[in-house]
Amino acid sequence: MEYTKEYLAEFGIKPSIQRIAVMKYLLNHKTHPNVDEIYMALHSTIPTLSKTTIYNTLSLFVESGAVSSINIDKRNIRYDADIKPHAHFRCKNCHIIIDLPVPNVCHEVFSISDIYKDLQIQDVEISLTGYCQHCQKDELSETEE
Amino acid sequence: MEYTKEYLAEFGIKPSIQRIAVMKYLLNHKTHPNVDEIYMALHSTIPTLSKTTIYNTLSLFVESGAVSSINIDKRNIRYDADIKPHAHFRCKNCHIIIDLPVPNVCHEVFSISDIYKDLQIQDVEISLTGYCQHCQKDELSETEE
DNA sequence: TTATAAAATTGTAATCATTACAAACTTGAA
DNA sequence: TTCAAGTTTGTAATGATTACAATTTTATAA
Ligand SMILES: [Mn+2]
Ligand SMILES: [Mn+2]
Ligand SMILES: [Zn+2]
Ligand SMILES: [Zn+2]
Repeated sequence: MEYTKEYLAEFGIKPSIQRIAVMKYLLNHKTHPNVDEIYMALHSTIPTLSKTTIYNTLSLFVESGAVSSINIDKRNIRYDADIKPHAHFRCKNCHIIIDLPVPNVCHEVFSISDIYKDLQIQDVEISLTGYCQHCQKDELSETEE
Repeated sequence: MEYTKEYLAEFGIKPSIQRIAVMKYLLNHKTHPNVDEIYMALHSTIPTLSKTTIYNTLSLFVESGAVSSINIDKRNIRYDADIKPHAHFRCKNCHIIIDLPVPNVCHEVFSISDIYKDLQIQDVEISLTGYCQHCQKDELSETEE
């Protein structure tokens, strides 16, 4: 609670019951939840909580740099309190999203290479898709999304 | 026309007026168009063309591996006839999408590294966002999406 | 404390890309 | 020609996100 408050302050975000609750949830659940999951988890303890507030709050967090948004799932935007550079893998079967380390060399490419020097790069998102270790399938039977 | 037909055949896709038109458009317009742009461009020459057909056709192309879909734009899915590995940059101001080369070492990471050996990786998408050379801005005045 | 303005939250309605679905059409083999 | 499979079409449904105005909370100054 106090920690979360200070954490928000580091990004210049004024605390409120709702903001603290959302940030705390993200810090404790590194599962890349979407808006609905956050709402479901919180509205039992804060019954007046509105889904619009979740949207507003997450937009604020992302713009402030406290949280990163992940577009790997076409259905919903997902959110991640881990703002260190890393990649994501999404299983096409069970939809789990797994954090993947990426060697620094690979990230440095975008900041150091001459090729990109005309661009003001702010965010890098690396998304992999396929099947996780529990959902492996042979190349032949490709049916589901 | 004949070339496009043969191109589709390489991916096991049966040709039809509509499919040929969509594929031809993608081969000639490497601007990462969305469904609406494709529809607008084609329905003057094929007045009976339905938007649903564009959706169906593009899904078929993506599943067959003839085209890749790009999720860099939260609003719409974009499509790319260039299926060689490369990254994309999207300008937050003018929304242009630019192709970026990525050194092979960076792509090989995902296939060679031991870290990922439990995963059956099928697709890799690398998306950068920021401001293009025409839309550069100083860090202070951050307003727009 | 009280008054007042700014900031934050809330609920409802609108938007709009995508999907679902069933009917109509096309194709090609029997 | 017949028939079934494959393809296209139009309309309706879905559902995440955004817009917006009203309400509530917070901060500040009189
Ligand atoms: Mn993550
Ligand atoms: Mn491209
Ligand atoms: Zn899985
Ligand atoms: Zn630009």
